[in-house]
Amino acid sequence: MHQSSLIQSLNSAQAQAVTSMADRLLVLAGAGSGKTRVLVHRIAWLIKEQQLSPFSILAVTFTNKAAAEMRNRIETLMRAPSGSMWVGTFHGIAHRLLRMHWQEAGLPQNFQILDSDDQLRLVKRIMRQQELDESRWPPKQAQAFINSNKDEGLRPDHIDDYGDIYQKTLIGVYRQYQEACERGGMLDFAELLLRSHELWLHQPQLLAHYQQRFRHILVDEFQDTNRIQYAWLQMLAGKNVPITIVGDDDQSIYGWRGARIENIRSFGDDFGRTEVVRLEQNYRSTAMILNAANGVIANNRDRLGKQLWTSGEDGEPISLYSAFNEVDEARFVAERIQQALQQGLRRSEIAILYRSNAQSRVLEEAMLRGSIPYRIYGGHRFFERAEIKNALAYLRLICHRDDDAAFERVVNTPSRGLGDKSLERIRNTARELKVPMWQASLTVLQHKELSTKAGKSLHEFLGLIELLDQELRGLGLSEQAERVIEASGLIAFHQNEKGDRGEARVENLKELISATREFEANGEGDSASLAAFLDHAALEAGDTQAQADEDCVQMMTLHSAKGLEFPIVFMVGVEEGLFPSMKSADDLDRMEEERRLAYVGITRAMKKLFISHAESRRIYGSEALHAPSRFIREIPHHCLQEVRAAAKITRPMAVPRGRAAVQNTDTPYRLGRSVRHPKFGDGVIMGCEGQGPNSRVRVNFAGAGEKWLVAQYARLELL
DNA sequence: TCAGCGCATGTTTTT
DNA sequence: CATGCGCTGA
Repeated sequence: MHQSSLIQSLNSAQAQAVTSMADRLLVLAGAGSGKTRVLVHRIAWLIKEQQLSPFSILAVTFTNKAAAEMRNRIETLMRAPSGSMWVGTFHGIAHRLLRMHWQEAGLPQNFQILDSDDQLRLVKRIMRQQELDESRWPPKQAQAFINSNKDEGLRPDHIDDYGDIYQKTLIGVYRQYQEACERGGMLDFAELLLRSHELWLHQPQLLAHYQQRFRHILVDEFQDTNRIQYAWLQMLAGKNVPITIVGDDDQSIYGWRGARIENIRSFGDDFGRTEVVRLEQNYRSTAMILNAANGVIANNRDRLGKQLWTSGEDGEPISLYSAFNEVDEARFVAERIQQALQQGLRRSEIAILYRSNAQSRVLEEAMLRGSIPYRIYGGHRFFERAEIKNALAYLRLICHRDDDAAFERVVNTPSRGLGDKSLERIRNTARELKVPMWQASLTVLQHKELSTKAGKSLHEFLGLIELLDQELRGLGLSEQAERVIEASGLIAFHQNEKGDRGEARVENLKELISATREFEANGEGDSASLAAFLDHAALEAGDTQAQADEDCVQMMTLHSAKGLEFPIVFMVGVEEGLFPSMKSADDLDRMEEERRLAYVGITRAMKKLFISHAESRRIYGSEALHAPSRFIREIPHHCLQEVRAAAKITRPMAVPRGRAAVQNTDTPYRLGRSVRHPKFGDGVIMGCEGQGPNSRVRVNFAGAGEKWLVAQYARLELL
């Protein structure tokens, strides 16, 4: 492939970025400007034109999905496998380094990764040990304290307590937690980064080795880096390793979890003289949508500055719908989706974006009513589900007896009569002897410290694990998983759970076996081992839904929409207090992050964007009135077109007297009539709005109080 | 040990 | 409103 053919398909800014000779290159890539394309082409260019070996290239992303996509596209472009290239997430790469250099990093060879769920459990245990009052010291907060300090690169000794008892206590928890992790050979996510940073810090010869090896570093979504990731990159890049960073300060929406938008601004100061290339030509959206996005984001300060443009068509104006309440809003969305589907769009080409997950419910109901298949993103991912974690904990314990987190999780799951008292005894022994709980259990059994019943159960449990360990030797991964799930009694345990929850859980356990099979098929030799699978499960929590995608309308938060695009987008709940969130109201930095979120949302739309807000919305059980979001006002006026309700809505403030003819004659719902609703029970019609199928009735229910219902969907029965 | 009750709680999410 | 958690009683 010649250089010309490589850059042929690129615009001039893209080509400039791809072929830059600068050692420090910052590519400011606006939404939809071909960011990944540039990254991938630059890698190809480095290999083909600069004769770099794939082996000497490091490409870092934030999510596994992005890493996988990058690898795929490199292989497609270069028509060659990319196996020798290091492409991965920060955490994935840090993990890889630590596995390779566990000795230098002072880790046990079989160290385990602690996910946030396990981490919280451990923090709770430690706080209980210290007899901290959970209402005064919420474990979640302590966990956040630990993680945010680690993200900042801080160990307990580095943190100033300001003489503050609150701070002192949290530092103490951090310290104890860290000791517990060390004892059990466990690393949490932040620790992976911190450790690998310290590894290089303390082992200069290792750092030098990697600085020699990597001839180019590329980083995606740089605006999302936190302090430790920044320091890690700075250390690896040193003075001489060329580095390309790609990012968009306008799309920085993760400040609340440690991402520092400043990093992209200070890059030039810290890494050295930097060439900046702006990608502003957008290939995704209509001019109308881009103008709206530009108009909104222009209200932020301190931007590096970009103006998206397109050579494509103007497109339709953005439709703005002022809904009466959240139910009406959902009804509007469903109705417009139906229209779009009738025009031949596929469901998966349509997305509904909202600020918070709680908003999905009403929308979901509207989709159900309209029989529109949908998929909600969010919630627990596959490897995070309780039943999956239970099964994995058995596997973890089998390959690593010291894993206290796993031990705690399954010692009484399914319940085998080991209560808190017995466990407390084991924990105490473990603490006194400074040994893992497994060993403590043996001691406790030896000393016959438990009741006969509990002692017998514990003995059986230990025996089961030992037995499985024997049995699993020589078996393949999926056979191991199958055997453990069967022998553990987890299937029966979850089957007995009430509701249809249990059924789904059993399904998931079966799915886990398929996942191990797939893992076996993809990896080869040692990489398909149980230990490797456990790492995989911890580092890559999997998808939200196990089964593959039907053609569905996509529903998700604005945050999870980042990086995606859809021909039609609905942004709902665009109201003051909701979006921007009330919690960001008094802080300008956070308000600007909300605005960036609006920018992200708008730029997801390719052809058509709908924005809606509700005048009244039920939040936490009570009705709240919200003004339209400031972000709506910030959209240039000519980009917006107000939608009036399909059936003209009039607000009958009073019932007209004397002229019965004014009242809708085509609706059976007359004032004062008694009706019955399948859910709300009996009630009386108090008001009526509009005509035809979209008319709304106000019903005062005896049991449920006053409700507004859309006649078409209300399923009201006249009494 | 487990079900049932009362109470607090309630952005955004990846690894 | 709805969920999830901890605590209580059987």
